[in-house]
Order: sequence, then structure tokens, then C-alpha cells
Amino acid sequence: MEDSLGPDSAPSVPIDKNKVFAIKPLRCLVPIFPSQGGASSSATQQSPFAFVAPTGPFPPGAAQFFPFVAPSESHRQGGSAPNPPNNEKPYAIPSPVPLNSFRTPAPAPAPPPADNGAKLTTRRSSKNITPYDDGYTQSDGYENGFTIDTEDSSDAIKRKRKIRKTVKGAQAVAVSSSEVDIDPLVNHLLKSFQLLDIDTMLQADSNHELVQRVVLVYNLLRRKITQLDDAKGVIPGISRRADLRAGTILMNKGARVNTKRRVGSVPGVDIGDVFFFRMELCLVGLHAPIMAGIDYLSFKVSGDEEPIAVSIVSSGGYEDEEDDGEVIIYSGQGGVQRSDKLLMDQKLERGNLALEKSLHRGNEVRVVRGLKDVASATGKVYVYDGLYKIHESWIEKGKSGCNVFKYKLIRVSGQPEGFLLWKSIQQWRDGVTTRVGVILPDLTSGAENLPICLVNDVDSEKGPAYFTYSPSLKYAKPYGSSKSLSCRCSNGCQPATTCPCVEKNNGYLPYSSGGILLSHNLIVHECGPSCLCPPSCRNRVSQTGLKLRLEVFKTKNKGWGLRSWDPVRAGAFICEYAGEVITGNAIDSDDNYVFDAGRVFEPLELVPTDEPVKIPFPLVVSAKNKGNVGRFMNHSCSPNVYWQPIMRENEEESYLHIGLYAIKHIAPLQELTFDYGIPRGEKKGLVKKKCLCESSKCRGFFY
DNA sequence: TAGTATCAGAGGTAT
DNA sequence: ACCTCTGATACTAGA
Repeated sequence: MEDSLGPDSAPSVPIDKNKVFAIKPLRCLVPIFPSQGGASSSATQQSPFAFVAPTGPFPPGAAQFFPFVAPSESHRQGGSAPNPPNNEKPYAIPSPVPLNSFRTPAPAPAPPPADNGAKLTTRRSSKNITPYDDGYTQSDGYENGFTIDTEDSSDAIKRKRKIRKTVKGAQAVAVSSSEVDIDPLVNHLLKSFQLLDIDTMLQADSNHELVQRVVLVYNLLRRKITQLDDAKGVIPGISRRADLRAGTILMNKGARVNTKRRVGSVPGVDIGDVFFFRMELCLVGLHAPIMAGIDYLSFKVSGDEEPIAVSIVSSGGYEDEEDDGEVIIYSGQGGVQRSDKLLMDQKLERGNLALEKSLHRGNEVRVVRGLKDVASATGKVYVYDGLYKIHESWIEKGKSGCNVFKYKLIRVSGQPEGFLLWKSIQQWRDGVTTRVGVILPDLTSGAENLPICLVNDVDSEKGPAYFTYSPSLKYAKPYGSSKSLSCRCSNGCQPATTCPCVEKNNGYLPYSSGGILLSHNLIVHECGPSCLCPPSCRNRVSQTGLKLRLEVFKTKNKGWGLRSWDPVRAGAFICEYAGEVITGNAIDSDDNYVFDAGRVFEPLELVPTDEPVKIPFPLVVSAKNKGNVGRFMNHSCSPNVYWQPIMRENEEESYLHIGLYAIKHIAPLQELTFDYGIPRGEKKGLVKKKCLCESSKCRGFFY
């Protein structure tokens, strides 16, 4: 067809202005001017930098939350007088069901029915187990009385011990800060996201939202710890594993879900969900061991302890053979794995034994696929691929001549597409298959460093209305004057230095070494044109082009939209909102592609307002005639993307840009959306659009 | 730049 | 105490 999707292939498909694209995306951003003329100039009063809480349970405007700046004082009101917290509870959780309460023993529901003579019991140690679990009704209950007793005490001890351990560790390490300093921040996070007393707040069903929230909070915390660590510089002997520390903190605080092992799917975790850290799998109850690939539980069958496998992570660490997407040949564990060589025979114990038993028992095993994250140098992605069954097992001689257990798993049919989708995407990427509905392999005609596919597989529309593709924001004149210093970091700006660019960001670099935004900021100060650092500087994330393979696609009922082939990490830069900066009152009233930073945005969970908003706003951008992919991003009341102002300046001039970043992890091909905000004051001539975001928090309209 | 070696880790199980 | 399909970093090989 249209030959390959390579970056260079695009120009072969020139855009014909006259014939293409009669239809406008539904995306409608209509400009609005502050009514009394006051609002625009008084941006300092009502923060324009408030964003919607992605999954936040609080109602609009109710809970302002700014933990990342001066956590100790973060309870002070923000700029705009937050409502009393208990005003209203539009998202009140019905009938609290204790999922995993250690403190409040409740009458025990009958244990799950045993299947063919197998009698469920707890293991001697302590755990409640629910091998054949169909949800909370059984799993969240308790075992019989005597079990509860032992469980209560042993778990309490466990917890205590854990806490003691943490404290001791912190002292030993002599980083007085770490856990201690971070504690208020953590508490604030948990409070804002209603994860403080998760045991009693759990909903009985549909807790996908809750699972998302846990992962979201984990990542906010992890990124913040990373940033704090960065600022301290490298201290030999001190762990840099922010992923583990953030996880430990949440574990100890009980901010986790589905703590009980179970066979089968995990409530709130959907096939295709993506994770980026093993700790996340643990926190949501998908796979408990933090390193091991096989998770299992034991119960008694006619007197004998018998383990069965409940989940595996297939990461290619052993000599697994790859498959067609529905079959996995999985290697057992053990044998002392040393850089792809086995030093001794594997034994039929632990996970291996569990897999063997599961083969005979025929129970379903959850499969998590660990893959390389294309957008990250060293990172991995974990995709939940649904349930599999073990069909065969055998022993093989590995490369080094040692015995390896092998298990053949086949995916249970009738489940939604999981990993298979990833394979398809890979094939599109490689140009192996021709994809249905591709209109243009690259609608940017090579203007971006990555092609952006235009695709319609729902109807016959041939594309959006014509516009000129422009990857960056066009200023007629500089946004403002500046006396800002430029840096001289020839190797790129580094944290824990006195580089002026670090200073501008309050002593922190806003991005991780992997280009992930580490915290929410009033404004991100990136390096400017006269900084001496190279383009690869990690403080130039928004200036170095697209990192994700995006595509513009026809949605079912919202016109054209934007999505990514690659999985997106929380905090990842997606794209700029490019276009032409509009000054004065020059906004065309039927311009549906206006981004107006002066609108009111629902508060995002993490916006520091301790420091007064000083940025001379508003910034208004029109992408009607000129723009980039950002113009295709639709509105949602439960968005997965938010925007951040980015300042780039040199000695004389400053330029403000709008960066779009992922709020949470986003699986491939999920639509990217952000909150368009609500115009201030009178909505002169503005047409209220019906919102089709289908979120439970949908306002019903947008502008 | 990509591979590899290194190593401290964490929760969990087993003893 | 022991186990482990982590993950960040420092290092090496290579083109």
C-alpha cells in the first residue's frame, strides 16, 4: 500500500488542500475572555494552574492539594479558599466492605466450596486464602474463628516488625530525611486520594478506579522521591531505588488493594492494563513477589499441603521461547540464574512445584508479560495479559547443561485482546502488515521526528479539515522580557548542582534522567536558546521532539482523536500544544482549536500554590490554521493527560509553551484526553458542547 | 550506543 | 534465613 511507515516515506503522500478533509474534529476549544476584564490580569488570585484530579474522588473545587511544596504547611489553604472537606460527598462510597481488615474481625462468611474433596484451609503460617474466588464476597471475608485469632496477632506483629525495620533502616542510613521527611507528604497524598483507611473504604465492586488510584499515588510518590534523591546528589552506599522505597511506604501504610492471594482475575485490574514496576503489580494484588516470577499459594488437600500457581511474570529473563501471543513456554525458577546461565539443576519445589500442581489441577493462572519499554533506555513494561492454563510440563537441558523445568501455558479463550494487540502494533511499526484504515502514514509530512499515522477504521471519512502542520508554538514576538541566566552545562544540566536552570526550578530538575516529569510544577523552567547545554540535556524534554509514536484516529463518536502506539508512563511528555499565539482580542469566534490557559481548571491533585502565581497569563494559542498533534486531543472530564506551562528563556526574551504530560500510565491505543477547562466569566457566544467522555464524573458538557 | 556486570533490595515463604 | 524473570548505575565492547 502506502509503502512503509518510515519517517521518510511521508512526503510521498502530499496533502491536497482542495480535496482532502471536509470534517472538523469535534474537539472544540472556544476562546473566552474574562468578563470583567479583571480575571485575565489578575491571574495571581485564581490560579490558572489548577487541573482536574485524574481519578481524584473529590468534587470540583473541593479539595485543593499541594503536597509537593512545603508538605508541612500544605494544609494551609491554597489560593482559592477550598471548601470544607466534608461539605458534600458526591463520590461517597456505598456500604463499606472490609477487604482486608486486620483490626476488625467480622463474622466469617462460609469458606469457598471445596472442589472435589479438596479442603481449603489456611496455611499454618497465617494467610487467609481463597483459591476459588469470585470476588469480594468470599475473598474479603474471614476464615473461621480460630484462624482469625492467629492471623490477627501474627499480622499485627508482622506489621510492627516491618515498621520498626523501616525506622531502623532510616536511622542506620543516616539520611534523616528519607522516610521521615517524606511522611507528611505521604499522608497528604493518601488523604487526598482517600487511601488512608483503605480497609474500610473499599467498594464492593468496580474498583478499577481504586486500583488506578493506588498506582497513581505510587507513581507520584516514587517520582517525588526520585527528585528528592536527585537533589541530594549521589551518596555512595545509599539506595537509589525509589521504586522500592515508595512501595515500602505504601505497603506499610496499607495503601494497597487485593492483598489476598486469589486464583483468577483480580478485581479492578483489566486485561491490557500496563505497569512499569514490579512493585506496582504487588500493590494492586496482581503478583505479590517483588522479584520472583511465580506467585503461588498453598492449601491442604486431604492432609497434604499443596501449592498452586496463581500468576507468573514472563520477562524473558530465562530461556523462554517466544510465542504467537497466546502460548507461553515458561521456564521454572531456581538453579541459580547467573547472567543467562544456569549453574545447577532446577528442583521441583516452590514455584515449580506450584506450576506442576496447577497443571494437574487445571486452575487458571494470571500472566503478566514483561517487555522492553521502547520509550525508555533501561525500563520495562508489564502488561496484564489475562488468564492462562498450563497444558504441559517437561524437563529440558538448558544451555549450560542443567535441568530446567518448562511449562506450556495457553491463553484461556474468550478474553479481551491483550498482548496480541502489542504484537499487531509491532507489526505496524515494522511495516510487516498493512493496516486497515490507514489514510496517511505520516500526516506531518516529516515535520516531526516520528511519523504520525492518520487512520480511520470506523467510517469513510478521509481526514480532518486542512491545516498546516507546525511542530512548535509560533510567537509573533517574545512572550516577555527576561533577565534570566543561561546555563553552561556542556554535558547537560545535572541535579544537585548550582546550574541556573536548576535554581530556576527551586533547586530541582523537573525531569528524571528518563525524561519523566518528576513533580507537578507551577511552571517548568526548561533550558533556553542561549543555554550552552546540548539538545540532549534532560532539561529540554519538550524541545527535542516526540518520544512516543502517536496516531490521529477517528473515534466512534467524538470526531478525530489522539492516541499512542507506545505505552505511556505517568509523567511522560506527550507533546506540546503548538499553534499560533494569539494576542489581544484577535480570537476568531468559530475557532475550535483554541487553547486558553486562562480558563478555570479543576484542581489536580498536586499543584503547589505556596508560591504565588506570578506568571503573566493568559496565554492563548490557536491551532486552527497551524498546529501539531496536540490539536487533536479531545476533552474528557476524567482525563489521562494534563498540561503544564513551560518557560524557555534567555538573557533577553522568554517564551512560554504548553506541555502535555501523562497523568497516569496509559496503555497503547487508549485515547489521550485532557480537560479543556471552563471559561471564566461570561461565555459570550460560546457554544456549550455535549461531553461524550463517558466518565462517571462527567460534567455533561464542555467548551 | 548497546550489552553486561554489579549489587542492594523488598516481600514473601520456609525453617 | 533464604529466595528471586529488579532496576539503576558503572563499566566495557564495539561500529
